[in-house]
Amino acid sequence: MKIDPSSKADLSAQIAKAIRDAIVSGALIVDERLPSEAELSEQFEVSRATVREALKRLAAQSLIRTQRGAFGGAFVNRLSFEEAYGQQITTSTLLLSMNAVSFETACEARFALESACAPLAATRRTADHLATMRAEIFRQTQPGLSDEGWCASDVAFHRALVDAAGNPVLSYQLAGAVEAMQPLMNMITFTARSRGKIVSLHTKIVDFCDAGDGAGIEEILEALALYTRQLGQEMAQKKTTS
Amino acid sequence: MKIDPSSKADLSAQIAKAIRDAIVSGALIVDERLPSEAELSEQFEVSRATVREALKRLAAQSLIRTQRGAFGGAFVNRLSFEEAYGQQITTSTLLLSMNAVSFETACEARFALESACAPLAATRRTADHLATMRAEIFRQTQPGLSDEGWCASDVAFHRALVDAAGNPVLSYQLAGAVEAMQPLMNMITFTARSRGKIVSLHTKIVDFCDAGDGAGIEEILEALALYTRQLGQEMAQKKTTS
DNA sequence: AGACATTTAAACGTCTGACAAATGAAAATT
DNA sequence: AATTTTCATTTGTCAGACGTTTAAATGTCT
Repeated sequence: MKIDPSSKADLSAQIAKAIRDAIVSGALIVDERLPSEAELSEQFEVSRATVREALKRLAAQSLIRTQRGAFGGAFVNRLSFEEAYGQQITTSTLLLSMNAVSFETACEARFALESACAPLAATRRTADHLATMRAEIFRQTQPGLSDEGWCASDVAFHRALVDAAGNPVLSYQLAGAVEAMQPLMNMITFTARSRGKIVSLHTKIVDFCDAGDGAGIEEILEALALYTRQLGQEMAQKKTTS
Repeated sequence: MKIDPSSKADLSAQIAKAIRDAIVSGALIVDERLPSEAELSEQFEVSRATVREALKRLAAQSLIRTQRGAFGGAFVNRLSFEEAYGQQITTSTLLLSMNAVSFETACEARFALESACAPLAATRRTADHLATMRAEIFRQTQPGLSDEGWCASDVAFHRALVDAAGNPVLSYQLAGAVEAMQPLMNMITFTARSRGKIVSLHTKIVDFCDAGDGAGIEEILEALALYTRQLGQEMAQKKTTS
């Protein structure tokens, strides 16, 4: 195995790409052991340090894991949904915070995606999902709840709704959209009145979910989206006038 | 700045985490220059090689970029939508291929998400989007088109539909779902008859899009989802009997 | 003074060689 | 047979060196 010397990129980036391609194409399968760093440095004709930098790049993407000791080495990692969630959430969060995505836009995307799982959630929700949602609603009615706690509970509620659709791919895709919204939501001050209104909408959602009425859920979600956007606008106005 | 010596993780992972946290929390802002590798190795009291491995981890996540030369160094990277697309697509693709996600499940997620942008696409589509979709439909009618070419065009068509919703966050989230499906779709053999049927559905979609009829788009998408699933089942049967 | 060429220092990219620490297999011992 | 010891392998970390790139600073000429 060799590396294209005409490429302008760093050697470690080229090697990382070569190995990544081998994994994506299926030439390297899950749990397969890569050659040792010493062997790789021979094959690619670079130093061990360079190989190590390449491997760290892959480790950062959860494509490989490493083990020390005899018969250790780098192994192709089975990318779990959990790990993928995590990566997606940090990526989405940064994307939103660094690109001045408006509250409007993020809100629109989030509720559009969430509506997509409403019909599925209505038919597939289990008692577990309903219990989780009701528990979060209960938390949201506690008077002493901090703003951060409120937002966290809101995220948990909506994640339960998404998970109720029973499709791990959907859950994965939406994890980013829902969680990445939290920093933006944290900027809103939720008054007792607004909390009450949201709790009542949440209650309707879980009731429709229980009844298996997907269209009902969508309707409430739309109202919730409208109200959330309204709160966002008030926040924007307060900011400009202060 | 120092590192927790009680942690069991690698030093390079700890340092990467420390810098990543600083970026996510906003302590380091976009385009800000990090200390040089030599300075970082002093601050963290580790060797330069270890610092470099940490920086490569961050580079793999597009959190930083590096520049050589005087006044070069590592800079906090503005995560662009383009880069985020790319990461999301490789992650989604691997997730699907390594976790034995069924064609059913992937299909369901994809069409559920796509339906979510139908109403927005109907109101916001530009002449550009319509032209792209029509161009892809034309490609799909060419008799000599290979199976790979067909699938690529299919992806391009659906991406144009998603982009027509005019919400970059939605486009980003869906890029993964749509593109990650391609390897699964590639396993289906598209006969002339099935191609014809799909082209006719695509044509209806772009017509509804042109007319601003979101509900119409959703309806056709549902039919397309149904037909795609049917093709998937035929493929599965052929595989078990052969 | 202004335009162009040269020098130079800072910083990353890579290499070499070394040692420590972990780890599982094999060998030795009880 | 069970336990302990040895041992080879492999990753993790370090120190020092050299090449390459790059932009700023300096010098030179018109």
